[in-house]
Amino acid sequence: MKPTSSDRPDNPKPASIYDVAKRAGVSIKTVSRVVNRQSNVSDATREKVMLAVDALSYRPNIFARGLASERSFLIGLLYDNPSAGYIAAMQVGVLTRCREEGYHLIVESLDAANPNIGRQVHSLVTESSLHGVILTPPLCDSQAVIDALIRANCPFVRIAPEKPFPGACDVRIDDFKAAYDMTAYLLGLGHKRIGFIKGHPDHGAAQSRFAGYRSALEHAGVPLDEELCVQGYFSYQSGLEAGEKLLSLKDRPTAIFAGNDDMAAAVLACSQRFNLKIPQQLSVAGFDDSLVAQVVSPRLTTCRQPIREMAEAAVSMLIQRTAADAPVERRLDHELVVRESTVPPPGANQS
Amino acid sequence: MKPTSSDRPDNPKPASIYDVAKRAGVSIKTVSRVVNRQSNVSDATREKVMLAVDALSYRPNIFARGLASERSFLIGLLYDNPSAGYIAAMQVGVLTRCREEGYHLIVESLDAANPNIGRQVHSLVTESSLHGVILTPPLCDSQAVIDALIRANCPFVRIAPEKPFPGACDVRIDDFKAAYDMTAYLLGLGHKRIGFIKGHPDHGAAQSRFAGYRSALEHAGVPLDEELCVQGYFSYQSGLEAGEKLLSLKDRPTAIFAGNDDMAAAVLACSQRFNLKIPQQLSVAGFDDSLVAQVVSPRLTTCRQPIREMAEAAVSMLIQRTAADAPVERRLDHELVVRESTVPPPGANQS
DNA sequence: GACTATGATGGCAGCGTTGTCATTTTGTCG
DNA sequence: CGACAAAATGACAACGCTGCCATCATAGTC
Repeated sequence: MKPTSSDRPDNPKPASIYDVAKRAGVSIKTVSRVVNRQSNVSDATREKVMLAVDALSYRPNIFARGLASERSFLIGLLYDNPSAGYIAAMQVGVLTRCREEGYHLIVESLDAANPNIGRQVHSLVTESSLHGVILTPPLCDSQAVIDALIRANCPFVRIAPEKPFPGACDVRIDDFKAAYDMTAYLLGLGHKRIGFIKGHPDHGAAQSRFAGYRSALEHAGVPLDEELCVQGYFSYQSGLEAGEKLLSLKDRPTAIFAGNDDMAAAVLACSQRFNLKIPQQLSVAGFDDSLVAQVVSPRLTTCRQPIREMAEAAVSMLIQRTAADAPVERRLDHELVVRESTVPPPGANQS
Repeated sequence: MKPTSSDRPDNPKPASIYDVAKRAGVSIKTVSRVVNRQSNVSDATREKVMLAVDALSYRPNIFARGLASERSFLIGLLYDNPSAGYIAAMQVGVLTRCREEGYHLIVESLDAANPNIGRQVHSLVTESSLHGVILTPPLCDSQAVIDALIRANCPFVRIAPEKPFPGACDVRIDDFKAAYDMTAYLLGLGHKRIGFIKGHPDHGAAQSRFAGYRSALEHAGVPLDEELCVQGYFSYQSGLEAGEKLLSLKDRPTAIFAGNDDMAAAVLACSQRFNLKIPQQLSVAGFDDSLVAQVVSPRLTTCRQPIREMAEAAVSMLIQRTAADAPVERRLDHELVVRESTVPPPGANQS
């Protein structure tokens, strides 16, 4: 005879499946079936069990579950100090879906530069047999992390990865379309000479954004001026240099669209040396809607990724996970955030 | 005979304690002892086992451990949308200590206003038999949460709670001393008429800060002017009203110390209507070093809580947990963050 | 040298659940 | 109403680890 919690009414120990089975007058197996929403249980029995579950506030023990089955109900969120707001938003999205699905979240902060990162990830995954993990930038582009995950046979979803990875599941925005939209917005304001600062050439997102920019110009019938497209590397420093180059042109652009907010902020700083008033004499747009976009003066027009929604999508992909190895890419809608840094060009007739 | 992973070399399943025992030529019990750093193992045996552990990259399974012992190696972090930076910093601190101690972190975001919050917390704690949980503001002041934790017999540590709770373990800064230091700093700059905007009267921290302010004045031999102490409620709106009141005085203060950053930011906004230049004509100080303190112009002199350190201390308290019910209060050192919003009063001789 | 304390090690049950398979009950049809 | 399929339910062995207790070796004591 199994001892049950009810043997000691004052026991703080939570109710076990035995308690529920006893109270409902069925076997523990049947309770298990009801709790896991499996078929082959009569409505009457289900009802009885549910009642007992509620009465005892029974929750299946996560450890026993994880040990007995392949399903751990645990999702891992791995991150390396991105901006606080980014990870916070991400986490909220992840937690939302986890709660809905009865999963729990284990978070781990890693240092992408740590040579031991592979071992760390492998340890984490094997010892808690995670159902799957979510990789945020810049971890989603760490070869060591991905290798460790594959070695441990652990499914993962990458959020907004920069580089493609064969067979990976990714969640991202459509960088091409986003850059297209931003460029179209600037064109709509009346700008014809729009400078573009490219991102790091190794990053897929940078390529897509540049392609979107070019496509928008083309559709608008504005010829592409190679002179207006300068290379950057996503860093503030590179933005400074790129801005310098663009603003030194004798036929200066009336707007500059930078591949990310850091570089756009650099253009702002740079324009001071050229005695240009922003946005009256030069419109500036960024990308990402990072913190800097809101702190800088004037605040930057930029493009925001729907971080929460992306996180939720990632969890859903992990949980549904139909064909184990099917690579998937989910593209969510971005959002153009118009702030004070962009206005029609000097001398334009505002419609 | 127990099957081991090595029966199938290509099996992605991680090494189990059986594999290690077999390889080291000892019993699983001995492996367990070594892994858990227990005594009564000879150095030679320990060495052998360690070697096997390393060779197989063995990590004890978290579920089996949790099921077999009372120790879950799981810490819970509960929060309700505080500022993103706050929770991010907190989490980094918690994770740091968890990693050092071999614990994992489960995070859960709750809605303090949800009437079901008690059940939610109880579920979480019972189903994963957490070693302990960390409560951040404003959850640390939720009676329902605390009740659920006590009912589940789960130890908890509160971070920077506003209200005292008998028998609770708390980590906080010394609000009294912090406010004292800030006031002393302002006095040191030469200010004599220092306005104070109190925090919400229900919050213990608000009381302590006010007391610190008064004590500093007293020690400096500056008489307390009741007129200069106005009530606020920690909100931006209340700061606006309080600022209005203070700046309307015929003998206007030369500095205003607000009970938190939000109210200090409100004073900044308010001072524009009075055509006061900050900091030349009015010094303003806040408290918390929240994001707003760094974003506002001029940036606020304020007082920072060492959030990471507080989080680390909380984890340590949870893990060490000697006498189960011993209430403890850890007070960590704050840090005065001097920025552009405070200077000597008009006409003062700067030393 | 017999006896005891102490350290080192192993055997085995049991933690609360799920998977597998056997068993019982119910429903259907000729 | 008997035969048979399908649905409902239960018995029992895992899962990987730790707690408890037994066992064995070694050293120390008189």
